[in-house]
Amino acid sequence: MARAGARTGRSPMAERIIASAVELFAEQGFDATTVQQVVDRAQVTKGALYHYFDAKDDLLYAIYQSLIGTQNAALDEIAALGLGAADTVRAVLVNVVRTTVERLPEAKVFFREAHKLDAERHAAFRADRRRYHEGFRLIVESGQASGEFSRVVPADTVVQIAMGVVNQLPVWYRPDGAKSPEELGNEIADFVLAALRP
Amino acid sequence: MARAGARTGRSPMAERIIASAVELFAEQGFDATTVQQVVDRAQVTKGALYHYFDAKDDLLYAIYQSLIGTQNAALDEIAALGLGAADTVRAVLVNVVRTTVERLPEAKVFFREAHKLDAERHAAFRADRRRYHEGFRLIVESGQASGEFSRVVPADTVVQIAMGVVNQLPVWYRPDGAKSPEELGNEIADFVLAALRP
DNA sequence: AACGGTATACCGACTAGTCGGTATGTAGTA
DNA sequence: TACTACATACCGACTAGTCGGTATACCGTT
Repeated sequence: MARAGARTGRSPMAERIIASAVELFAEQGFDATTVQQVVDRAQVTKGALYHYFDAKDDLLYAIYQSLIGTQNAALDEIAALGLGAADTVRAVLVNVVRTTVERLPEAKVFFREAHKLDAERHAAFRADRRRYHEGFRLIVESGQASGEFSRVVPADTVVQIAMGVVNQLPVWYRPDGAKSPEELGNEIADFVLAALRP
Repeated sequence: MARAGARTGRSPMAERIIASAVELFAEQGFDATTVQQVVDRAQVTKGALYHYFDAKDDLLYAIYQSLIGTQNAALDEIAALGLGAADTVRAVLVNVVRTTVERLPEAKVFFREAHKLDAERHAAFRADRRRYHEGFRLIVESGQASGEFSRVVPADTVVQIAMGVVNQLPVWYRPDGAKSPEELGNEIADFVLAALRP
């Protein structure tokens, strides 16, 4: 298990190590990246890395935690605003697109290497993802229950579709492209809300 | 370059090797799978593998080729039917969901390990993907031009959303789940067409 | 039919190199 | 002295790919 790496408040040294790990994992993949490359880029030594982390896998888990934690917290905040279903859906989509784009390398590592976590951590990963999914589903479902949304497809499918685009963003989104994250998030929201109009 | 592996008509031995490679890459990932594991599962020897393939990478490319080739051909066939835009979109979505689910391990390997192809092959991969994307986009756009579809979002975004779900299927779809591929494909089509109704 | 020549298909022991992780040392601080 | 925070040298395990060799199929010639 990670020592300092598992805590929320990380030392600057640990942060530097994680930052270079994120870059390298995103560029080359987890397995193809050597521990030596990580420490070289961070300009530290192997001793330092193994002082803060117990294994290479810990780096992966640390990366995952920071992203999903942020997104789940944001979902809770938006849900707590008490907006109508449509405004909530839009706010959620714009937010998740923005946070994903802001942290594109983390997101890339995520959806590509999550299955390499050991059983326990992979379960934690899926639980957190499921939590997000479920939170989003409840928003859609409440809109359908109130009649604000149509029932053209089950709420579950709506979420799979919406999360599908978002999860694919690391594959095709280019920060130097024409669309800002907000524009893209709003377009996705336009589309989803158009499908859900009664 | 692959010798027999690059041709369309593959020997039974080469097929067996590819089949076990697909399974193992889907389970463990490309880097984490050893050549020895592949030959053990296929019940052949290393000599046999390196007789048919020049490198481990060739296995990845062979896997990729067979799936994308099938899907691009199917897209062309459907487009050639001359159906209306809505029926074409539905046919495409049902088809792509079905072929993806039918070959879930290949699809899983695909979206996870594509970036590990060398530059030349990765370019070929992207060109084929782009071809599919573009074919789909033209269908949507022609529907928008004729007024059959709304312009709620650009055709490009519609395709990104639709392909997003499909590409994520290997992550969450369970063949033993409640929904058949056809049901799911139709649901996705329902959603997309609902969003595009004028 | 018998034979020599040659290409293809396959075998599996071997190696050179790599990688995650560890053992040990040391400098600063309390 | 005891402890933290690193640095450095090193180890054992493992892997992609190779290479010398064998078995079998095919083919023109006599």
